Amino acid sequence: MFAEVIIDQEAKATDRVFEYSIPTGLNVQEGMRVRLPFGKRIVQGFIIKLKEDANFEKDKIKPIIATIDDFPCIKKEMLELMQFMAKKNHLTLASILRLFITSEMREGKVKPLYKSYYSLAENKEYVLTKTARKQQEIINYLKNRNELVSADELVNFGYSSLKSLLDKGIIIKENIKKYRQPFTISAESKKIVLNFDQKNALKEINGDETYLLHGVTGSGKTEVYMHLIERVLLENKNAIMLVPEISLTPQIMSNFKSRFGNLVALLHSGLSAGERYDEWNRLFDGEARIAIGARSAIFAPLEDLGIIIIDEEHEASYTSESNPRYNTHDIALFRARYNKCPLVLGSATPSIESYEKAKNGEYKLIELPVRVNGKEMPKIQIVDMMNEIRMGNSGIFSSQLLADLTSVINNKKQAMIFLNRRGYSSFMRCRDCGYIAKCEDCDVSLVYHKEDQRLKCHYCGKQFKVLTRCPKCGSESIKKGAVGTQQVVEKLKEYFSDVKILRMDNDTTTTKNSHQKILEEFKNSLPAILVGTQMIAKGHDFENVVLVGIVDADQSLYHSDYRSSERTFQLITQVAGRAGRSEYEGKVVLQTYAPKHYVYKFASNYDYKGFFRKEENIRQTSLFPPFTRIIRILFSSHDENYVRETLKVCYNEIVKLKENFHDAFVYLDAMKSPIKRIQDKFRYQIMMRLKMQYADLIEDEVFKIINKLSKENVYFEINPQNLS
DNA sequence: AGCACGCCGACT
DNA sequence: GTCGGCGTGCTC
Repeated sequence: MFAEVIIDQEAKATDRVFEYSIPTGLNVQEGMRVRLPFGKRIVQGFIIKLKEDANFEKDKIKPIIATIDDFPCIKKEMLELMQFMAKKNHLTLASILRLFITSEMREGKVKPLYKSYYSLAENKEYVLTKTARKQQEIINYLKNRNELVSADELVNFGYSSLKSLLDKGIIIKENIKKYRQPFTISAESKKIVLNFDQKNALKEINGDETYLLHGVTGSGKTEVYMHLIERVLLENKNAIMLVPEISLTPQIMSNFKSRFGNLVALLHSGLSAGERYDEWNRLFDGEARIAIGARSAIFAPLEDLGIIIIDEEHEASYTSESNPRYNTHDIALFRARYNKCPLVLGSATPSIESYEKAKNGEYKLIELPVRVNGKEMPKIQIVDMMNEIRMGNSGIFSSQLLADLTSVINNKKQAMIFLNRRGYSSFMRCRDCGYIAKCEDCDVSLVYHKEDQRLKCHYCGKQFKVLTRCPKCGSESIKKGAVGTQQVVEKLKEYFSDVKILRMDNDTTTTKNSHQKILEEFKNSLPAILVGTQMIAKGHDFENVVLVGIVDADQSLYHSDYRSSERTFQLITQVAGRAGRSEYEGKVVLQTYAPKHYVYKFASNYDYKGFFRKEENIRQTSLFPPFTRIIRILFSSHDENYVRETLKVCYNEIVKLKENFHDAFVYLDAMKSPIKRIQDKFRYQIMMRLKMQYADLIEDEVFKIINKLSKENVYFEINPQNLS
């Protein structure tokens, strides 16, 4: 007997199948972890296949030394999933297998909770030979930085030079552990009687299809999930439920814990390696039967799945943007089909892609059109900021918002001010007529790049001069549109000097505790105003919040992204849900420079279907997904020449492909990435848009082309969420 | 990734 | 000559 083995090591050179013989008497199964002789070393690997005969020269095949566990830690389903992902996502096999197990079970360098840092040894006398130029460079680099420098930053100096310095004791390596706090749960279970629509949803979700559960905010989707899971448990099957990381609030988790007790295993980023390992094991052993967690929980080691639920299915975080890159929906679909169980996608604002599939009959649409408490959604008032300017108010706040804020404060209530600030870049807007600079070819907003004073399109790479005068009305008052949270807080303090004003964004929530602390402080202050970004939009129920102000709604609208309208609609709907969660009637003030934009019209009426029809139409005419498929191939490496060369080789082949299938391509080009360099790695990309009827075919062909290239520096993405 | 091999410049 | 640095190639 022979075994095909994947070495648990992240490197392009070792990412292939190696064959080993199996010593008699050793009990091995597919999916087992094993110890292997590999070159001069002993490494860990995974058996992915057992077979009678080997392809490699028999006298060079070595025997497996031993098994690590006495059971296969990777189950058959996951081995098939590995092949599926390798085929679809251009990933190394080892990197896929690592997704299926916990860090405790891995070997090699990648241990997420530890990071290696280097620094100069103190008072260490040393003499270097003149030839050791690389080593001198490292020392100079460390001297300049005069702090701990991470291993990632030093890799381009070369492994052997680093090692020599370490051996001589001139530099020191430290592993720093990030400690994380597990949260505590308060258990109080209350069982809720379902309304007609909820019962209907339960009845409908009974086959092995994909169901799109479109339920308005507060329609009781979570209760439907709980009932579905209950049913699955009664059938003696298991369940996976995915939630976006930001909505994994203690409230949600304690809800499920108190309902299902120890049958729930929680997998989220806040767990320590040990805790994660424990939860993983409870699932693996069948002690826990419900896996709840963020994106990566889709790999939960459960067999006999009875249901997979993806809550807030439209969330961008379901697409992994760092390696390994994968799309959670694809994987969920694979596992649901494998287990012949339903896949439920839930959202108040489904992604256009998903709703389109529901429309085509690929997904089954189920609706929860009314709120459980029977209350109306808060009124959304659109305020025209162009009008404010005309009336001499060029500040951040409209007179309407200021008046409403004043009344909130006089009544000792609370308000939230929401800033829709995404990403690193901004667009250009005419202050007089509201004109936004757009790409001639792609109909998406151009992004202002400060370093080279250009406007760029993130889809086709076309560049334009920075505007000095508006092409529409001739005005010269052109501004970059971007207001920061800090600025908003300062202004608010001018108006309301004695009111508690808190700020929550990436800058103020560096640690987990600070997050909680700000929310706690806000909760206990009356009156108070909380200013923040997306972070404040999710899952927190503050009963005293009666007003939500959206300061510059347009900021996400004019992002260079075909999904920007969709995202803006989703965001407004979500933020609006923060106002008036209790008995007080809530209100939303939405400030915009484009009050006539269809997104605001539909969002202020909570008209998802109307929005969908309009957006669908636009995507169809401008040839964006779901009516085309975008493929982006990202090349990234420390060596710029190398990146350019690989890109060129790849691009030329795709151009040949385009000659053969001319009708398939809407667009094809190679360019620098919008962010040219990240962590000292140069980034270039090939972008293409394919007509749907050719998409699968061309994708396969493109895949064949890039498969010839190294997997280390090449990243393959389909309909990417973010083009940085 | 990690290890050996072999080339090449610098120095006893 | 010989020693150490550093690029290259291989691991079933």
